[in-house]
Amino acid sequence: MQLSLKTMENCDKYVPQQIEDKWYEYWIENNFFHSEPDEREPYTIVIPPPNVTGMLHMGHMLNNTLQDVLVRRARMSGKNACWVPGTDHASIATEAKVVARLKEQGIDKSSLTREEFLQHAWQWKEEFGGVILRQLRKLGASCDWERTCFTMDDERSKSVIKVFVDLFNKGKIYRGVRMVHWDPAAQTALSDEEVIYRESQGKLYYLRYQVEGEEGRYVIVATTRPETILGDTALCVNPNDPRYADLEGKRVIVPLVGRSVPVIRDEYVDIEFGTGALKVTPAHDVNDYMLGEKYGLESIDIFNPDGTINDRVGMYVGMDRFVLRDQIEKDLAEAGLLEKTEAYTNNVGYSERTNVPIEPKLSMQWFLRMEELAKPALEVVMNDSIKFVPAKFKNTYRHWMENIKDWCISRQLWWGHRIPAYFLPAGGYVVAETAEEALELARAKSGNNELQMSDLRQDDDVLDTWFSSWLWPISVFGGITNPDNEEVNYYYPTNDLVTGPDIIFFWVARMIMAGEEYRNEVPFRNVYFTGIVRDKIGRKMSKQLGNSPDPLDLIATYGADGVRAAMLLSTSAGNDIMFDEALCEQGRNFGNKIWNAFKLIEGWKVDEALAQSENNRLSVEWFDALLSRTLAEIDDHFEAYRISDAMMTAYKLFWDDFSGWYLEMVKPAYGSPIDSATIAATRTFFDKLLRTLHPFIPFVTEELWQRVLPREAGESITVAHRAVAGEQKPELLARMELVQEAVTAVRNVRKQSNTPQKEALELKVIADENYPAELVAVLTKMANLASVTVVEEKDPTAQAFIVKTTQYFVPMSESIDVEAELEKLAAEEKYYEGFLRTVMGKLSNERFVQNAPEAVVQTERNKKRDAEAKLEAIRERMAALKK
RNA sequence: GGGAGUUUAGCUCAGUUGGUUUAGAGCAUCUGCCUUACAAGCAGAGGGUCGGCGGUUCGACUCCGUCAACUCCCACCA
Repeated sequence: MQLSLKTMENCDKYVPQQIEDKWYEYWIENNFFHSEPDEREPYTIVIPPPNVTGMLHMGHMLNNTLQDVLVRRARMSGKNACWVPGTDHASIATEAKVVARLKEQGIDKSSLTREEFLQHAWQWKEEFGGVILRQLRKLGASCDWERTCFTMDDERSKSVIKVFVDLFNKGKIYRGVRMVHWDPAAQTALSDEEVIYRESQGKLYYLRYQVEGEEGRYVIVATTRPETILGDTALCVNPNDPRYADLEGKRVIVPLVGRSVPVIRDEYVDIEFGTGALKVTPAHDVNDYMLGEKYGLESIDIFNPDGTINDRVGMYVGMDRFVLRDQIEKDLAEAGLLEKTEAYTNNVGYSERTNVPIEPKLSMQWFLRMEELAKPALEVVMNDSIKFVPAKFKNTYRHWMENIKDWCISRQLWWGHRIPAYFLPAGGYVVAETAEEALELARAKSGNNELQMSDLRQDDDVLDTWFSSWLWPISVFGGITNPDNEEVNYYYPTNDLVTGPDIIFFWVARMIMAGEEYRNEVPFRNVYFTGIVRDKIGRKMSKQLGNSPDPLDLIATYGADGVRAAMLLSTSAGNDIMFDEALCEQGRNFGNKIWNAFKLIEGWKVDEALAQSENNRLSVEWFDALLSRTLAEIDDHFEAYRISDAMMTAYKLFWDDFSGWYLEMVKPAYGSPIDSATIAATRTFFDKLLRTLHPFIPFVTEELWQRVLPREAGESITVAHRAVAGEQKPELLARMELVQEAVTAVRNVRKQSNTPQKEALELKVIADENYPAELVAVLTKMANLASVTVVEEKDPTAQAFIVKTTQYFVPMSESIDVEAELEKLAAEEKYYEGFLRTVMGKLSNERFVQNAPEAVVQTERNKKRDAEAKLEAIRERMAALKK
């Protein structure tokens, strides 16, 4: 077969991989995603910065697809759209990775100086940092890459330090010894939010504490952590517990350790639990710490930072805490000091980052006072100055904000923003943005002008990663270091934030606090919470389970458009999404559908001299109205952040209404040309549809948009204006629905009678007000009819159907199956009888007619009228058949 | 232990202040089609006592109560 070049081009298949990279490059070359302040209304999103060393996973895909949809739509709405990308230094996670890599190379972190370690870390960052941002380009993310930020770059670091100093000077930051969550793997303190509690199987150990001076008398104590007896400094019972009433003022001997400790009495102890006696280890349990404070008990810290035993007690030195637990069990048993053990399930806190059990530990840390910061931040969410989508997260937010605790902001790590506190040789410290300023302050404070820089020692700790993230919406525009600059004044507050509910406290709440504190203004107007991406049987996607597909593989297989469509089709705000690879296939198929529809109209020959047929004129008028109505629906969906619904509405508009109906309506017979008015209208529709779909599936829409109408060089759908709704013509739309029903009914007749699609049929109709006579040209074409005849009499020998109240007849050469037909009609009759009964039930109820709004009553009357007419038609038909 | 949420077709979900909903969509299923845009498709069809029970109402998928199952968040009694 000979194919012209043109035809070959048109016959090509939809291969997303062949077009996607090309257009992304085009967009970048033309700088379409770059934004500068101008007179247009700004639309701003800051990306939730992914970990700098992270790899793209399905959660990112969902999150960033949503952001891209919002940004692209805003851009096409004529706004100055700015999506700021960037990465987070993720101090614990990154440091852990660097330590692990060094270990592989045989280097121990402790053998390095801080500077040497940081060199390795930065090298790692240069090597792997930004991989994730490159991956985002594959997805089609329309970020303003020129604005890429890093939470530890110069500007962001300055912002963090400035804010720390400022809060310190305002008295909101303090330093103190507190019980904190200690991560023995990362060897750092954690904030409350970084601890995840999980049920775990353990044992309850019953230990025997001998009462001092009373040979043979023991108090039994139940504990889950027998190894902490090394740090026991008291035994506590409830003063109302008669069993231990005589222990007042006595002392007991800690088993194995042999230490004599006092018996104290406090109502904190639950009489019901265990034996009603509690061992008190102030250094290693939050509640024991409280008791220790209250009764002035000694606090014996028995652990090294890595969770091994130190030499404080002189026993089991260097042994790991879990190894020790087993060892102690054995030793206790041998010494006859273990009464019994029983299986016990309790909640153990794990480090979010390193996944090891955390250790409560007493240590010196920096804290930020939260109460004052929380007040305005709570207010703006409760009064909807910031809208949460879905709103149910307002509850969660309020609960946390009303019970907020001070934020432990120091971390015993090297990778991060080093706390700008400088210790003086003679004790005390100063806080300043630079070492020079610190020296000045130190001289003033100490009254010693001879003090040198080398005399000062900067705090070794760095700040919690979130202490930089909370400034993100401000700091990316330089709004901390230079609060009155043009950029921040223009872009801030940002519009939408898209993030997961898991970081509502870590990040969202704190950004709101920072916004109020440093801009006196919310950081964003709307927060769209995504769900967790799960696999199709509901398991959370994770590396360990291996149930998480590699997003880049998916993109390679289905195209970015296909994967984006899959994410969008399955998501509603706040709900977890059940991801099934089949959805990518559906997304890819959609691209294919659009591609082929384009191929169809490209193949049409145009005859300029041909007048527009009545059928085509009506079809164009109808689709124009339908497009308007659907665009309005899509607008509503976006308004309410129902992105998935917006996508599905556009999907059906293209697939069903445009391809299934409109194109079939105007499609010329094989070999025949189309008139110029209709092809022009069709191309215009296509253009509008592409613009509507572009935010969801940017690549294929750009490819075809460039081809559907003549374009100038440098034009792009990314910066085209989106299609807006025009006149809707509800009357016309309703009438066409009658045609569509009739067409479907004729097709059904064909199917049941095995009549080939090609064979034109005759149609008779008893015309009433529900017969769309003015659209008969469309009906004729779509149902492939030879003729449509208006008749007065029923045709009992024909296949018949009823649309609303209009009776249609299709005379068939073969006789119809009367029995089957009657059965079908009887079923229909039954349905409408039931329907009518409920309607009549309402209408014959006086209280309904009196109380219900007039419009509702009228609706019921209409339903009654239509149902009666329908029933009459059905019964007439049945009677005719029975003759 | 406290709080929030979910429960509608085989699956994933809509259903907006109770009234054109004896309930809709997509996917899946079944049947018939390789009809020259698309089999990554076309045409048609089937499928739900809206978790159970009770109540309010002229009227309940929608409001209230209760029970059940599941999910999440917070607290962290050794």
